[in-house]
Amino acid sequence: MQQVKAIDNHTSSNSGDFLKSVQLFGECTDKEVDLLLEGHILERCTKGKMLFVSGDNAERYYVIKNGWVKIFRETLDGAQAIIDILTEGHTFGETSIFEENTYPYSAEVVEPSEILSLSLRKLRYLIENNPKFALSMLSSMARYRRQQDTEIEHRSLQNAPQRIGCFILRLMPNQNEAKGRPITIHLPYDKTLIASRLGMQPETFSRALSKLKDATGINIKGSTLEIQSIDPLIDFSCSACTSEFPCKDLGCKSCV
Amino acid sequence: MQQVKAIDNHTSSNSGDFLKSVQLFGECTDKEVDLLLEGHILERCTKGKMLFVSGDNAERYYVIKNGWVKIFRETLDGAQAIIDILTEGHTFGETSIFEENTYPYSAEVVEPSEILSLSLRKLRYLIENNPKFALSMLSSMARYRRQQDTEIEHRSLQNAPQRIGCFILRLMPNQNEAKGRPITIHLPYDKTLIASRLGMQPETFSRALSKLKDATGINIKGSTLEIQSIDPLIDFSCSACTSEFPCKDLGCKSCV
DNA sequence: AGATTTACTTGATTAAGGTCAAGGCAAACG
DNA sequence: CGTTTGCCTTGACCTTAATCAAGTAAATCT
Repeated sequence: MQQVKAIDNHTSSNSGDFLKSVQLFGECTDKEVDLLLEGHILERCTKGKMLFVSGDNAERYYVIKNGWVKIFRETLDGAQAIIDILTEGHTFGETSIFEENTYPYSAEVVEPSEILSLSLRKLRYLIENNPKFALSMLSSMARYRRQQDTEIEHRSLQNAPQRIGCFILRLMPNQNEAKGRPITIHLPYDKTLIASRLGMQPETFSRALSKLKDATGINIKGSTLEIQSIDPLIDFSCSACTSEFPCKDLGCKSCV
Repeated sequence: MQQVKAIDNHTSSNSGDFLKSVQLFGECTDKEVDLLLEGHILERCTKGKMLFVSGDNAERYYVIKNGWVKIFRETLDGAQAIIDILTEGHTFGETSIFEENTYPYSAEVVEPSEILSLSLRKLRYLIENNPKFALSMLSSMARYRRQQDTEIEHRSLQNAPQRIGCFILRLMPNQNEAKGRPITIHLPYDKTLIASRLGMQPETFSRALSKLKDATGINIKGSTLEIQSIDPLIDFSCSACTSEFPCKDLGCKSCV
C-alpha cells in the first residue's frame, strides 16, 4: 500500500549534518550526534504512510527532514482531532521517553516526506548524561508549549476567516521582510487538511477563504495565493489575537 | 486593593515539606530544596490579586500551595483567552527560564490562595547541575503537553454540555473509586470562570449545565452538584473523546 | 485520451452558540 | 434590616459554522 525505502542506515554523515541543523540538536558534539544516529533509519515516505498509531509501543522518535506529517488522535467513531501538522526540522514521538513508553497520538505522512527515525534509548542516555542537552530539550519543549497555548487561543478568539488569514501569515518564514511587497504562497497540503488543522469543515474553509479574499484583496488560484501586501491580512486576522504579531511561524517555506 | 501577607520567608521547613510533595520536586534532596527555597516568599492572596502580567520581566516562578490561579492572555480590546486554571501543586512561570526572560501570559488569583514564589536563577542552576532534576522537569513538561493536546481535542470534538460533563468528571481525584456510588462535588470557582475555562459564554454555560442535568440526572444546587452515579456522565461526555477514559484530572479535591 | 476517483465549491437548511436585555437570587455592606 | 453589588439564569433574537446534497474541477489510472 505505502511505499517505503530505506535510503541509508549506515553512513551517518548526511544525516549528521542535518541533525545538527535542527534546533534541538544544534549544540550537540560530533560524538553525540554519532551516538544519536546509531541504528537510525532514513525513510522516504509517500502520502498516507502511517508511522505509528496511538498506543503503539514507543522505541523510536522521529525527525522530519522534509515533507509534512499529521499528528492526531481519533475517537471510537472515527472523528479525528488534529493535534498538529509538522514539517522540516520538527521532531515527534520523543516525549514518550517519559511516562508509559507508548505513543499518545498517531502520526501519518500527508505529503511526500523524508523522515529520520532514531532510538529513544540513546536520546534518554544523552539527556541523563549531558545537562546542556537536557536544557536544549527543555527549551524546545517550552517553545512548543507556547505554541500550543497560542493554538488554543486562536481557536477561542478567531473566527474561521481570521484563522485562515493567520495560518497564511504563519506560512511566511519572515514576515518582516514581506512587509509592503507582493508575495506568492503555495498551500503546503490539501485544503481539506488545512481545514481540520484549523478546526473547521472543508465547506466552511472554502467559504471562509473567499470571505478572506473579499476582505483582504488576496488572489486565489487553486493552491496558489498571491498577496499584494500582507498588511490587510494582519489587520484582518491579528486584531482578534493577544499581543505580539506575528504569531510564531508554522516552520515552512511555502512562499516565493 | 488586594491584601497580601508574607507568612514566612526565613523558616523553610514547612515550605520545604510542601515542595517535596510537589511532583516536580519529589526527588530533590534536602540540600537542593534548601537551595531552591533561598529567598522564597509565601504569600496569602485574595481573589483578584495579579501575580504578574504578560510581558513582565521574569525573575521568579510560582508554586501553588492551595487555592486557584488563572493563567491567561488578553487581546488589545480586552477579550481574554484562558490558557489554564491551576491549583495545589501546580507551578507556573518556570518556563520563562528559557527564551526571553519575560512571562508569556498573565496570572491572577481567582480564589483565596497561598502561593510560594521562588527564584528562577536557582531553578536554572539546579537544572544545569543535576541531570536527574532536569529529567523530572522534562517529564513534568511532557505531562503538561499531553494535557494541552487533550484540551485542544476537547475544544474541537465536544459540545458545550459535554465539555461541562468532562470538566466535572475531572474534578474527581480518583474516578475509579467513585464508580457506582453517589458523590457530591463543589464547583471550585465561579461558574462564569468555568465557562471561560471551557471556552464558552456564561449564558451558554448556564443553559448547557441544565441540558447536562436533563441528560444525566445530576442534581444542581448553586455550586453544589449531587451525582448518583458517574456512569451516565461518562456515557454522555466521553463518547465524543478519543481513547482512554478518564481524562487526566484537573488536580483538585472539590468532592466529598 | 477517456474513465474514475478524489478534492473542492456552492447552495439550502439546520443546529449550536453568541449577543442583547431583563429579571432573580444571594452574599456583602452600611 | 433593607440596600447594594455581583453572579447567575432566562428569554428573544442573531450570527456562525455544521450538515446535507449537488455539482464541478482536478488529479490519477489504465
